[in-house]
Amino acid sequence: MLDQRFDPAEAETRLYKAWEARGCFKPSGDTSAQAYSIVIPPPNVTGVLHMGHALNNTLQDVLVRFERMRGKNVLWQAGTDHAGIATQMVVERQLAEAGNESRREMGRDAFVDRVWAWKEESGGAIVGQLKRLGASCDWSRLAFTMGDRAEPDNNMMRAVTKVFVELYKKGLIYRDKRLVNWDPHFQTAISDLEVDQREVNGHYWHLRYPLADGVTYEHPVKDEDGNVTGTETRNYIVVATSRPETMLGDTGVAVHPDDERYAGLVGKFVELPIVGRRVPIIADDYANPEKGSGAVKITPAHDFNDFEVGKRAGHTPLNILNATAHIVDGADADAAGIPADYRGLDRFDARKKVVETFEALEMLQEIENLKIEQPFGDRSNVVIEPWMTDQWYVDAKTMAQPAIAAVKEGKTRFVPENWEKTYYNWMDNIQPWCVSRQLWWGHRIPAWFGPNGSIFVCNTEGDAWASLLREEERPFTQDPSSREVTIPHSELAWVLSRFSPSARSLLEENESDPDASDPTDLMLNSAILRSSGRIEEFRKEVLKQDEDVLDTWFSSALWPFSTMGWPDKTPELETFYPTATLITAFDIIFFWVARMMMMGIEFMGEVPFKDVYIHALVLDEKGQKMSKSKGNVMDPLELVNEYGADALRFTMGRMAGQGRNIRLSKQAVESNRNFATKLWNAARFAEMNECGAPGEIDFAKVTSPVNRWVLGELDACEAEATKAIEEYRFNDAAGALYKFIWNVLCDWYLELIKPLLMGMDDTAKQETRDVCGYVLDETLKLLHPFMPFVTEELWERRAAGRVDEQGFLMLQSWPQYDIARDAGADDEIQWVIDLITEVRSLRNDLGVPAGSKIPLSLVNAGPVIEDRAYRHEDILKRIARLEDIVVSEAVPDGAVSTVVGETVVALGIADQIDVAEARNRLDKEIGQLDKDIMSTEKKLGNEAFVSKAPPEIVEENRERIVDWTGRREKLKAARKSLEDL
RNA sequence: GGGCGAUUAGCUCAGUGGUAGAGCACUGCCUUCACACGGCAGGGGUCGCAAGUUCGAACCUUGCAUCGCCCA
Repeated sequence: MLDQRFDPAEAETRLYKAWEARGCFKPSGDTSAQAYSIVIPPPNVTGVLHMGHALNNTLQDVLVRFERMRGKNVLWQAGTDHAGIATQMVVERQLAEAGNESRREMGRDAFVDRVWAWKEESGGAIVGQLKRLGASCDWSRLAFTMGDRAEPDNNMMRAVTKVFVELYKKGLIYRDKRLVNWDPHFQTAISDLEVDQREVNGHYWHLRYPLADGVTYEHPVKDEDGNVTGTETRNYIVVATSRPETMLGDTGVAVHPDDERYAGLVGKFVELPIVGRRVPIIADDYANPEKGSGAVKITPAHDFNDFEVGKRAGHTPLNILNATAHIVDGADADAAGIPADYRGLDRFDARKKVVETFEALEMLQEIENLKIEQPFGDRSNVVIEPWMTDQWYVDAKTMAQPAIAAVKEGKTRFVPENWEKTYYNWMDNIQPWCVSRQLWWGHRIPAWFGPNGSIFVCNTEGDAWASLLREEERPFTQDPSSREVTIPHSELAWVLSRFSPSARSLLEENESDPDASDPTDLMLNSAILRSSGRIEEFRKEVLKQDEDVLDTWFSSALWPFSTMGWPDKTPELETFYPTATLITAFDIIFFWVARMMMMGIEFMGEVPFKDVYIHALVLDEKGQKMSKSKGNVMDPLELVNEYGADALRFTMGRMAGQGRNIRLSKQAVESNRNFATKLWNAARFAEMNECGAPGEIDFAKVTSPVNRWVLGELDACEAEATKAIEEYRFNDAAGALYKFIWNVLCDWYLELIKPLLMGMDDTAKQETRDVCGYVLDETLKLLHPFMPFVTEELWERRAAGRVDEQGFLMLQSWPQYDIARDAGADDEIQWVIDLITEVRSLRNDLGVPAGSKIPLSLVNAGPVIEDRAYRHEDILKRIARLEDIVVSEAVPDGAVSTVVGETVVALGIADQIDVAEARNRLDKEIGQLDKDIMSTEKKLGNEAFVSKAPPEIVEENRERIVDWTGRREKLKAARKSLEDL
């Protein structure tokens, strides 16, 4: 006997383990079946499951379970990404909390060891959380963007290196010195996408820059209304800035070429306070006459716009900040003329000091308070500085072209379609992608810096050495598989003595000639160098690998093929690339979707996925983004614990309408938990009534109308759910299932069959038990993708031992029926439902006591209706609480009548009710019919409508009038019979 | 400033040209032999505003208003 309720806490873990143990999540391997694959958007290895993940993975799991049941060979590729900054941050914080030595104190190798150790131990907790949700990923193929440390030659590592090297060879990756978004906290460059532009309360400081050489000009003076009333003589020019400290690096002041106020000043100079630098006033369109004073200071080394202006004016940028956003010291400071008391100051202290100095000089004209857009690091939350550095860039503009074309040509389709626009918009305006990061946790950039500024971008260090030696025309041998290079001792001495300063000075100390080339001398040099035991150190001076690592998204961009074994030619790649669908949120279109498109097309020659389904964001119930600072974060695992994974999943599914955000509330989850209970109790009812698991049903042999009807309804539900899932209308699929299970199966079918199950007709009873059991089992299949746990549990519990014989529900075939709906049965059951509903409504409205049984007469109903009434007498009496059902020629005395279909139905309740209320009720309905009939008649009286509207619509309206008029007449008669009471 | 989207019942949302819908909440009745995490019945909307197209507009067009998101 089933308990009264499903216990998710007990069942979910048990069922999940059983599925996993039996390998249910792996591809079937059936090569004759259609392949279907999805790659998981890899969560951060540091991540914890949030609502976005819960939605994202629920939808993927629905698709994957659905397609698996449809017999496809399904791979849901699992994995996590290494999340460079985030992970490094986590481990650094741990070190600090434990009072251990810092990352820099412990050194790179030790730190990276530490991160790996952390990853092995506690990284990827999110995998366990995804399992709680029921995600049926193939965990045996769990991938990681950094590969497997125990296997240094793993394909994930090789893939990244190969892509970098090949793009470099094609000129699609290059090194460049330009302004980057610099994160002073992590001391790394970050990409545009990792910068959050936030509106904050800020200031514009209006600074007066003294004009050099005694120059003055007439500046217009305005009154309160903005009218120019005269001019004043100024020996300064005013510039407004939100970052006063950058004035230390100014190289000029720009005004608009058409700005008459300053026309005479172009070509003159200002003398910068503090640094005492003389910089020119230039004309440039960038200056906006409407904004501030119309004159703008130019700091090319610390502002993206100023950089361009400076370039046009031929200014050399002056760097005034170091990597930690302190004012520079040393040579840079000398070049910029920075006074000693500014050197080494934090940028915000420097700002304060600059402002104070201007104030003291009486050169601070005004402080304006206003909202300004300020860039913040999305991980560090510190203000980002534009900073000039050498970085590696991907030529995204070139790579974007085929990626744009692929969508235009329909090779990849966005669902909903309008996300295409976002994609195009981004792709059309794409900027060079800065892929290097000054971090330690990540894929080391496969580039080696050699002598005289040479750079070798190679798959291995051996290849880099080979390239160098080849360039220098020195002999060597290289192992074809390991790529390791063997260099003769004398040749190594030749190279080291020329390119390693340390080797050179060692030789000089030993009074040997570093520039020797005679074989005997080289042997001697070699002996000296080797005996020092510092060969490795010397070699590293000659060829030094780039210290930097790649942006995490660089490796994520390869995800759809790297996870399948690329660059090796694997069966998985052959079978499962390109993937069917990518499911993700819109905020990742730029970061990830676009980049996968580029890389997939470049290296696989084919788009990585056919469909991209963009789902909603999950917001709180007020429509606010969930965030820790707002304190409105809902934890999916808490909801799973409280209501079960099925409830959360079904809530997500029901709310996942295309193009809509999801406002999640606890209440919604609760109501879907109740839905699971409802289903559970339907099964409990079946169990009590010995409705077993017949397996198959021959529709043609089913005789009872109610059974024929419910099979037709099941068929319709299946058709709708199937189509909806195929079209990514998850909410429609879930809605159809909800409606069928609750409003058809439970509300009506199970009620209607009670008399049959308790009756004496054994044939009908057996048929009903079979159909009921069958429909329930089929329902479990249909609901399984959304609610895997409760359905799987019922599958087993409804027929003991079934799993051993037939396997898990999750591996059953998706239903597809071939049932011709029986219109006669449908009409009949609909009539029963209508009659019951009408009687209930009347009883309620007129206040007939719930318990009292009343007589019902069918007035002049005709043989068909009488027949129906007879057939369903038991159920009618039971649900409508009728004493008996009789056929009569007229409305009996003391009866209140109404109309069901075309039949007048009379209830013998006049003695129990308020007759006035009964009249009132009828008047109300007759009044409504009057109104409806009149407006429809008016419509039909309209010449234009009749001639122009489609004939079937006109006909529909005519039929409506006939129906309504007939009904109205009968209601009027009923009303009349109440007159006499 | 550019782009995208939203505006329908108290709340959350379906509904893309032909009689305005669901869930939740609310009201009343019911501890009826699957389920009170339940059953039955009911109240509640001039579909943001205005103009236009059309025989007919929640739906198409234009404008406006308000809100949200993305990008600069």
